[in-house]
Amino acid sequence: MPKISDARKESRRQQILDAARRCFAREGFHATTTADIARESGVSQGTLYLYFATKDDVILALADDRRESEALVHAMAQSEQDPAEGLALLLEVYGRSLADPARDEARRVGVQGWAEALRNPTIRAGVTAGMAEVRTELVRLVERGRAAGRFRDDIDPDAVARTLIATFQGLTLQAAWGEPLDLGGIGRLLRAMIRGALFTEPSFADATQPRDRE
Amino acid sequence: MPKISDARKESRRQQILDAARRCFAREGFHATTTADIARESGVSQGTLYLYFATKDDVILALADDRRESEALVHAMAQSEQDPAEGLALLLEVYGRSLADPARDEARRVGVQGWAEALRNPTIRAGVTAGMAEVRTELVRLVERGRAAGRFRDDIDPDAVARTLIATFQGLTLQAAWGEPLDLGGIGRLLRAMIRGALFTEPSFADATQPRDRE
Amino acid sequence: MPKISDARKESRRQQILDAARRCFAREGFHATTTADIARESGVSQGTLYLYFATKDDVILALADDRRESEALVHAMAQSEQDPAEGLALLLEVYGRSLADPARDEARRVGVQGWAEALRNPTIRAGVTAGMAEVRTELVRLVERGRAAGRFRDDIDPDAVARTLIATFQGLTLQAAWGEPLDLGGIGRLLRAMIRGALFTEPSFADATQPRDRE
Amino acid sequence: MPKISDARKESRRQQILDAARRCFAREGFHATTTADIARESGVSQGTLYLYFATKDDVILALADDRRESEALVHAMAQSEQDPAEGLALLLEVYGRSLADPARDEARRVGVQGWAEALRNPTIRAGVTAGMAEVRTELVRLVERGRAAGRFRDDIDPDAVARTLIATFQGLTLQAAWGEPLDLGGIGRLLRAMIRGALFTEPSFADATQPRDRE
DNA sequence: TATGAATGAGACTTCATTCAT
DNA sequence: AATGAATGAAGTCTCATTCAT
Repeated sequence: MPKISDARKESRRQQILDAARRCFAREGFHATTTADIARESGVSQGTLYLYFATKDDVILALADDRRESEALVHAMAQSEQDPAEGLALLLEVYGRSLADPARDEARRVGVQGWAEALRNPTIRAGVTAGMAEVRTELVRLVERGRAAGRFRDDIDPDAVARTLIATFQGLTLQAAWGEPLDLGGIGRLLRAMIRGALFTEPSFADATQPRDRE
Repeated sequence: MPKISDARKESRRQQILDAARRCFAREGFHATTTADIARESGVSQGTLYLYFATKDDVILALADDRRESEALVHAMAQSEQDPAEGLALLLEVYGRSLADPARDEARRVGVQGWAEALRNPTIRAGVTAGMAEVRTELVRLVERGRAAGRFRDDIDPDAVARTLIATFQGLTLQAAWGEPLDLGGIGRLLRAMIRGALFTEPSFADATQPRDRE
Repeated sequence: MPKISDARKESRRQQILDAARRCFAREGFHATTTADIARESGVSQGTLYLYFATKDDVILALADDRRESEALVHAMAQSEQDPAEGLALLLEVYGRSLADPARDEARRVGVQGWAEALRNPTIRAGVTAGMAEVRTELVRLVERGRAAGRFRDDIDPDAVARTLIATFQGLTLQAAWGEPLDLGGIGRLLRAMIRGALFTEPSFADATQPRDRE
Repeated sequence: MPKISDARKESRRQQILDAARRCFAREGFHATTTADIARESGVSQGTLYLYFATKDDVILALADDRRESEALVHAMAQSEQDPAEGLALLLEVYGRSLADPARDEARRVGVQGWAEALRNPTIRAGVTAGMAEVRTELVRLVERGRAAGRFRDDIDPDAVARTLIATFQGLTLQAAWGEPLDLGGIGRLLRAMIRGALFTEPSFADATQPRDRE
C-alpha cells in the first residue's frame, strides 16, 4: 500500500508542478493565482494544499531548475581525460538546451526565479547552489587543462567559470525574451574566444567543431 | 509659472522614482505596495497618483534603465576612429558600472525588470529597445573594425554583439545577487577572449590594458 | 455479537470524546479542527464521522457535563432527613470537584459550553437542563428545611437555589482561569453566609465543619 | 484638523465596535465574520481594517468590558466612611446593571470573553485585570469594616471578595442565558447572607434595604 | 495641488465533510 | 468498519485606486 501511495503522491505532485510551470511561464509568479494552478492541474484548490504548504513552496520547487545545471555538470564530468573535449561538450549541451523549444517554459520560469532570488533567501540559496556546482566543475576542468599543458598558465579558472556562466545566463535571458539568436554563429564565436584566450595551441576550433546543428 | 511648475513637477517625479527604486530594490515590484512608495517618498498615496497613472507606470519608468545602455553606446561612439579603442572603452565603462556600489539598487531593479519584461509587453519593449541600441552600435563597431582590417573577416558582428551583451547581463545578474566577482580577472579574460577571436594581430591586450582598477 | 459490537462502539466513542475534550480544553471549540481530534484520538478523520454526525455533535456531547450536576443532585438527595446535612454535603461535593485537578479540562470545556449555549439552542437546552435539575433539587431541599422549621420562613427557596448555583458557576470560572482560590476560606465563608441567612438557629457552622481539606 | 480628525476617527471606531457587539451578541465571536461586522456598521471590509489590525483586535476591544468593573469599583469607593454602605451600593449598582436590558448584548459578549480568555492570553489579561480591580477594592472595603469594628474579625476579606464576584459572574451568566431571575429576592437573600456572615450586629439588612426596585 | 480615508475585488489558505477503496 | 485523499465553500486580510475635502 505505501508503495502505490507514494508513487501516486509523487505523480500528483508532478502534475501540479507541471501545471504551475505553465501558469508561471505565461503570467509570472505573482500574477498567477493558486486558483489558476488548481484549475490548470485539474485539482481543487484544497488539494493543492495537500501537496504544497504554500504558494511559495510551489514557486520554490520550480524556481531552481536542477536539470539544467546537472546536465552541464554531467557534460563536463564526462571527459575526464580531455579538458578541451569537456568545454566542447559543455557548449554543445548548453546550445542544445537553448535551442530546445520544449524548454521554453523552464527558461521563462528560470528568469523569474532569478528575480525572485533577489528577495527570497530560500530561492536564492537554491539558484546560487545550482550555479556554484557548475562553477566548481568548470574551475576543476580549467585547472586540469592547465595541469595538462593544454591551457595557458596565466588563465584564471575562476574568471573563466564566472564569465562562461554569465554568458550562458545572458543568452538564456535573451532566449526567454524570444530574441532571435543565431546559435550557430554564437557557438562558433564562443569557441573562437575560448580557443584564443585559453589554449596554448590553436587546435580547439577545428578539433571541436561539432556537426553543424541549427 | 508653467516653467517653474514643470521643474517642480519633474523634481517631484524624481523624488517618487528614487523612493520607488529603493523600495523595489529591497522588496521587489510585487511585494512593494503603493503605500510603501508613498511613505518612502514622503508624499501621500493620493499625490502618487497625480504623478503616475498606475503602479505599473512607476515600474515602467524604472524597469528600463536607459542610463546604462546610453553610457555603453556613448563609449562606443566616442572612438569613431579606432574600433579596438571602442571595445576597450566599452569594457571599461561597463566594468566601472559593475563595480559601482551606487548602482546596486539599479542592478536589482534591472533584474526584476528582466522578469517583468517576460509578461509585460510595454516593459519588454523598453528593455529590449535599450538592448537593441547597444547591439546596433556594437555591430557597427565590429563592422568598422573589419573594414579597417583590424578584425578578422570571418567574424559575425551580430554574434559578437549578442554574446558580449549576454555576458554583461549575466555579470549584472551575479553582481545583483551579491556574488563576489573578481572584476580585474574577468576583465583580463574578456580582453583576451576578444583579442583571440576578433583581432587579426594580437595587439589588443597590450594596447588596451587599462590602468589597473578593480 | 451485537452486544460486543455495541461495547466496542461505545468505547471507541469514549476514546474520541476524551481526545476531543483534551483538544477543546487546550484550544477551544472553534480553534480545534476535526483533524486535531482525529489525530489526538488516533483514528482517521473518516472514522470520526462514523461515530459523530458533525463536529457540533462532538461539542454537544461534551459541552453539557452531566457528571457534575448529577453529583450535586445526588449529594442533596442523600440526606432526605436533614436539609442542613444536604447543604453541607452539597458544599463538600462541589468543593472537592473544584479542587480536583483531574477536572481541569472538564471545567475549561464547561466554560466554553456556557458561551456556546448562548447561540446554540441544543447546547443551551443541555446546559440549562443540568442547571435546572440542581435548582429543582435545591428548591425542594430548602422547602423541606422550612417545613421542618430548620430554615427561616422568609427565605425564598428559588433565590437560594439561583444564588448558590451562581456562586458555584463563578468559582468554576475562576478556577478554569487558573485563579488561585483559597477553597478552605471560601467554604467557611459560604457556610457562614448560609447559616446566617437561612437557619433559625446558628448550629450550621459547627455541625457541618468538615475535616479540613484543601 | 487633527482635532476633528481624531474625533472622527474615534467615532468611527465606536460605530464599528457597536456593530461588532451586536454581531457578537447574536452569533458569537467565531460565527461572526468580518463581512458581518462591516455590513452591520455600514462600512466596507477594507475600512474595518483601517481601524482594527485584525478581527481579534475587535474581539479584544469588546471582550473586556471595563465599564462594568469601573462602575462597581466606583460604587465601593464612594462610601469611604461606611463599609456597610459600600456593600449596599455595590449590590445596588450590580443589581441595576443586571436588570438593564440595554446591557443584554454586553453581557452576552462578556460571557464569550470569559471563554475566549481561556485560550487568548491578551484577553485573559484584560478580563482578569478587571476582576482584580474589583477584588482589590472589595478586600480593602472589608478590611476597613473589620478595622471599624463593623465586620467580624474572623472574616477572610479575600474569600469575601472572590465569593461575591463569583456570585455576580454566575448571575451574569444566567441573565445572559435569559434565565428568569427574581432580582428582588436574590438581592434580599444576598444582603441577608452578607449580614449574617460579616456583621457584628444585625443592622445591615434594615439599614441598607433599598427602595424596592424591580 | 495635496491629502488620506474609503473602497471592494480578489488573493491565499483552512477545514468540515464525503466517498472510493 | 476504517481509511485518508479530495473537495469547495468560506473566511481573513491586502492593496491599487478613487474622491471629497
